[in-house]
Amino acid sequence: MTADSNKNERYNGREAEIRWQKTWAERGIFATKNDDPRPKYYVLEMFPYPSGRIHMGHVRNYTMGDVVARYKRAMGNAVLHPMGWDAFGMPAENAAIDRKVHPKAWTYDNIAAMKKQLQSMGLSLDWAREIATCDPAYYKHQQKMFLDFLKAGLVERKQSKVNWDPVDQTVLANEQVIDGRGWRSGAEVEQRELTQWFFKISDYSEDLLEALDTLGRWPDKVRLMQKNWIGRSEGLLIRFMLDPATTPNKDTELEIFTTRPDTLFGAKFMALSPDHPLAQAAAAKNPKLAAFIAECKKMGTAQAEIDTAEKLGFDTGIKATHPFDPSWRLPVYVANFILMDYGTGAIFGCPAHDQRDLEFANKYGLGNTPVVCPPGQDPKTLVITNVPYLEDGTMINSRFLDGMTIERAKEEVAKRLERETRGNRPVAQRQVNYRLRDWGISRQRYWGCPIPIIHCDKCGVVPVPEKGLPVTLPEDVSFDKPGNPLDRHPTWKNVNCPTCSGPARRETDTMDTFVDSSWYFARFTDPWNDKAPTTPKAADEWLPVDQYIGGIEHAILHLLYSRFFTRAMRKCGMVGLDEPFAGLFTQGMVVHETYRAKSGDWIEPADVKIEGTGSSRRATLASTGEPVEIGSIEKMSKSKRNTVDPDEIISAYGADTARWFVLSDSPPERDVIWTEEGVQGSWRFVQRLWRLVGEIADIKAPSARPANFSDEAMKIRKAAHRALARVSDDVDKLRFNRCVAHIYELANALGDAIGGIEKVPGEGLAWALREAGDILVRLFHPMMPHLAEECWAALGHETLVATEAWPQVEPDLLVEGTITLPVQINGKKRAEVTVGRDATIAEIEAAVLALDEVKKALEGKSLKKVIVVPQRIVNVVV
RNA sequence: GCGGUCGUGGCGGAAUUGGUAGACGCACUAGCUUGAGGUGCUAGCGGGGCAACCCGUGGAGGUUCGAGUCCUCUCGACCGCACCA
Repeated sequence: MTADSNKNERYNGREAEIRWQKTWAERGIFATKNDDPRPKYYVLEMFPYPSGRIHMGHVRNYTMGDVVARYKRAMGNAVLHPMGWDAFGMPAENAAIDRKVHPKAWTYDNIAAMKKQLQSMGLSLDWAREIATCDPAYYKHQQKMFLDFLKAGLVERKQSKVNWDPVDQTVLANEQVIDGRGWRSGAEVEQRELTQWFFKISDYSEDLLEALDTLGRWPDKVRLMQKNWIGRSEGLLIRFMLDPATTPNKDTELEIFTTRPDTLFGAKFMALSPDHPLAQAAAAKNPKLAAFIAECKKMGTAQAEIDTAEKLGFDTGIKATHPFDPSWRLPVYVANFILMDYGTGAIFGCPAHDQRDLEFANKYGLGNTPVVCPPGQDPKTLVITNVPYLEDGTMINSRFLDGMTIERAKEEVAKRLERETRGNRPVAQRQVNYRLRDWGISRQRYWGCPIPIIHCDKCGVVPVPEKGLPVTLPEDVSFDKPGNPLDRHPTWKNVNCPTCSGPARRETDTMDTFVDSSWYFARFTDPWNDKAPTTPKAADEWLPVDQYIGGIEHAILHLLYSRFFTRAMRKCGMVGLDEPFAGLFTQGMVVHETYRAKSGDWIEPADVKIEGTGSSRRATLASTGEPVEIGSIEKMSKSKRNTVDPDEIISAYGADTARWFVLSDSPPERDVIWTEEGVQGSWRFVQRLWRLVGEIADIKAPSARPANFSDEAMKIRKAAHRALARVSDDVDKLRFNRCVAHIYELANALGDAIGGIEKVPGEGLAWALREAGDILVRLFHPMMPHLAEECWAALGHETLVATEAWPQVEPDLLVEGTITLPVQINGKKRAEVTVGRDATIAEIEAAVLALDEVKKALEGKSLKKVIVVPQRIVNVVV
């Protein structure tokens, strides 16, 4: 297509996009080879679950990553920008149940469909490194790692209370239980005792916490969420003596954990978890207590009830002795709010300084003694009724602690009890506790990575030997009954024991799919390797991921697991680093208005016709004219039917329009509102750029750079270089909405300049316009790559803009010869003054004082001072 | 309850990090084109006032020559955690 024909023709996005995608693929320009000597840059977007179709959230996520990838490539980096599929998981099994298709067929069909959609977006991905987690070539390494981790002591099998999802019929990790419900099914989670495989993530609690400080390019919000999730607290383990006459068994002491040893003299009771061994022992002799414990357990199953649950307790009759006073006896209760799996499952209660203890003591008439006095308050007037005092203060009613600060008192108690011994052991010791629990990975599902273990009656738990890997999923399975098809399979689980060759059974649980996504970023560094997950060399070449981009919903789950996994892989010598993601960016969602018919049914945007603007905006059903209610703006979801299909947008407007729109307007970390008007605006800009470049292409420019430029030409050159400097800076900082604004500004400036030319421009001007056109096209290339190729060709270049270097800024063009400074009088802008770039403060002051506005303001008043901020502002104070 | 983020035109948002508030886009208004129906161009677009000017970044104070930006209090919206001793 010649430049001449551009002017009156619309840019046909779809036609051009398909053509350029073909060219890129044929030339293989986005394939990345290992051992590239250039500085590396690894940009990764969270890989999708192959649900069948991409949504606008994917478009936004992958466009952002693609902008970074294309920009870094132009900056001279060897860029790794791969894509894969998080392909195991429940929906494939649900499809198998609902539609009688095999999970594997369903998954691979979806992958094929979504790959086509992603390719239509023009993403600069290295498809040669594509992986799918359900591929045995992938999960065989995962099975090997499981066995390596087992050998390294990072995996254990234990019986434990687990979260059981009664709908999905599987176990869930704590992280997958949200408000007491399964994250996927939404069903209320029950507690069950099962034998499960665990990754010992808690071995790394301290390390995972401390290393958060090193993640300077992560959002503070995510680091804080992880910090809270790990939940470190420092405290004291204290052994209380029990009165033998009152104990149900041979226990002579009770160990508790507390973070407030300073409040020991405010103690009014002890409390045990219903699951505590001492509580169990007491219950064996006391049917009423047994009934109370049973009641507690029933309540524990529905976690949502916990919010409103009353503090309930049962006095066991057991008496404990205060560690600082042998004559001081404390009653031992079983209480419903004490958790067995935190600390020791037992506490001492200080009602005056703990909300829960106070509620409990008030209910059972145990009273309270304040031991911390707020600053400035007379201890005699201090009474605690319904609100405990939790702040800092001075110790009172606490014998040898009186007068101390809380900190000092904690230290004093710790010192004294550490020194004291009973049966060769100190009465107390310092301990750090974490909220973080080990990661249970067993799932009673078919479509997941099989756990490579064999159970033998003689030899017990036996790892599958390396030559037995991968343990692949059988394909002949049925989904006509609930539960795990692997367990029901007639032959699959029957094997011979690798150790004794006797009959044995395979483990039929599969791994949590979060395991699959905990190391895929490492696999991309050497996806062809069939011996190991990756090699230390390839991992060293590419890791860490320089820029990771994805949704905030993975702030804890996926990101914490991946951090753990990287440490575990390092321990086993597979990689040489701890932190997989050096930079993390969490992008906002794509949201849209909702529409509802009179019947209450949600209506899709595509079926709605909107008329009017502002408050007179009305919506009707396009087909019938029936009025439609315009609802709130919400995350695009199938249930509210407020989705917009990327395919339809791409075929109507082209991928570049869609890409441009999701980058414009909203800052990338915030939600972006999808509107039809906004998309049309983007489409108009695509057309405008095409016309503008066509006009520039028509200008005959000299081949050599002219020696001199007119003011008009300089103005254009400055505008281009200023835009270049700003866009570069903003892409670096992922501020895509500002890049968009700067590109609009440059296009506006060039449009005005060309509109102002009456006849044939002079050499300098022509050259400046061609230069600006070349810069403009390269600036918008990362965002709208197809249009950029088309424009680049129209400007007469024979190269691909996708392989062009980023333009160089001429720093001289960023500074003006003269500067116009605002002049304030008493802080209000009253005038402007234009001075030379290098004017001294004295010169500026003199120029300001000569201004009429300043003279007028000074009439009858005296000048107090003049503040000159070079390059910024002048303030005259009178 | 605890922790966090954020409040700027009709809307999405800019503001060189304490220095001309409202860049850029959307919507809107007027005019000119185009011509039949998602086109292009020009101008306007925070509020008040004829004007000089005055007011204006949720609200109230404060620090400063100067505050959208910093501090205190307060109101509102959103997010995360939630019996973790």
